[in-house]
Amino acid sequence: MARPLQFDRQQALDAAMQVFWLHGFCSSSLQQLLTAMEINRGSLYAAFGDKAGLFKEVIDNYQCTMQAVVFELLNNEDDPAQGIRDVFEVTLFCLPEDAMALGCLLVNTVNELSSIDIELSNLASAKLALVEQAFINACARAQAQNQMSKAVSADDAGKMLMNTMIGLRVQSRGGASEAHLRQSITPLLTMLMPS
Amino acid sequence: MARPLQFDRQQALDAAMQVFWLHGFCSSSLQQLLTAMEINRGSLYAAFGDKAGLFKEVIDNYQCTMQAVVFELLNNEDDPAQGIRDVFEVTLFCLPEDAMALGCLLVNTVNELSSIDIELSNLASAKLALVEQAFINACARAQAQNQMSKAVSADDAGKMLMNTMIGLRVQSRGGASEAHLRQSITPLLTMLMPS
DNA sequence: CGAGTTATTGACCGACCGTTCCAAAACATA
DNA sequence: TATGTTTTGGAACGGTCGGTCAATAACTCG
Repeated sequence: MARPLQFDRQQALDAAMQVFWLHGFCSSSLQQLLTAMEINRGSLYAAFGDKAGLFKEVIDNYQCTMQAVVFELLNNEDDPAQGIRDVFEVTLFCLPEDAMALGCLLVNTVNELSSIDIELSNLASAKLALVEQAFINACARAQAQNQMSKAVSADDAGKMLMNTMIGLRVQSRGGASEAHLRQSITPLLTMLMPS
Repeated sequence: MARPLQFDRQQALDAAMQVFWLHGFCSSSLQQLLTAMEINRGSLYAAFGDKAGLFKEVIDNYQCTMQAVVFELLNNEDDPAQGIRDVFEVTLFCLPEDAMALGCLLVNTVNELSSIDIELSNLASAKLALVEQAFINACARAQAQNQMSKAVSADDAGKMLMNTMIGLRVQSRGGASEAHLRQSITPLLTMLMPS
């Protein structure tokens, strides 16, 4: 018994994500967001509270769309080592694509906001921690199936892979070529999991 | 035959560096910079042109002070493998220190400005490339002295170490503990250079 | 001491920031 | 069709942004 929303919430979130992903939180102005989302000020504040509120939903949305792919690959039960390789391979393969050269939204957020907005920064950190845990679990399974050297604990190996992935995404945002990035990671994967 | 500068340029640059390091370029306001540098607007614009000009000098200053340590360690001729280990060790050791938990100013800059100010971003990228080359050179020397596995080319090994270092600095800015970071890198170093 | 030159100081500028607010519009229900 | 409720659209808010400018102060040199 009231006027219904005139815009698609998911579509608006996707548009906002693109803007935040490109410019970061602070450097994305409301004007840019409103233009991209094709709504106006009143609607945004009614629907999302404020700029930070919108950003939180964007982060959640990022997890549901982008990160979900990573989790699925890393949870490969039959061939955990291949799952790990796939995550890196997909990242490199998708590099020429539109948004992939923008780095990881979560990594970018931690970097930008760790000294500015602890709440938002921690929100992103928490999501990243889930990825690290997924890496560790995948390593444990790979070791159990004798696919991965046991010279290193699964915990260490997982953290090492996570650290490598972070470096990868940062360098991709910096404009590094696929070939360059491949050099940065292939040796590690082959040392850890001789195929 | 004119009024001399009333402030120490180097001291002012150091102060500005702290501000930029903490908040990033965009989120460092002129007011914050002026307060930290203990000068006023006119003096800043007379001495550095504008905010971007100041930032460029800060980047140069960063290279001369912070990066110089890295270069010196990596150029260890007698024991190149130890030089590589030292770079990581020093980074971890200095973590509790004031500024080290802020990540690497150059990495932060590339991340923040790659989609906002290409000139400043490229400036930082260029300086980072020098570090990567220093890593590669150190790897070549380590291999020549049979300190490092030759299963991986010096080029690949150097890029891998650089990627790992970038991840390390990003995670340190995100608040990761020294123990956590040590887990992320020690395995790689021991695999590459069994001591 | 006086003239010339440069640094300092702080008021001031227009533009843009995120946010608020309210009248008008669009729907569901009665 | 009339009423109640929520969204929409956009004007307006105070604050802050980076940058400019002219008057003043501090110095050197003749």
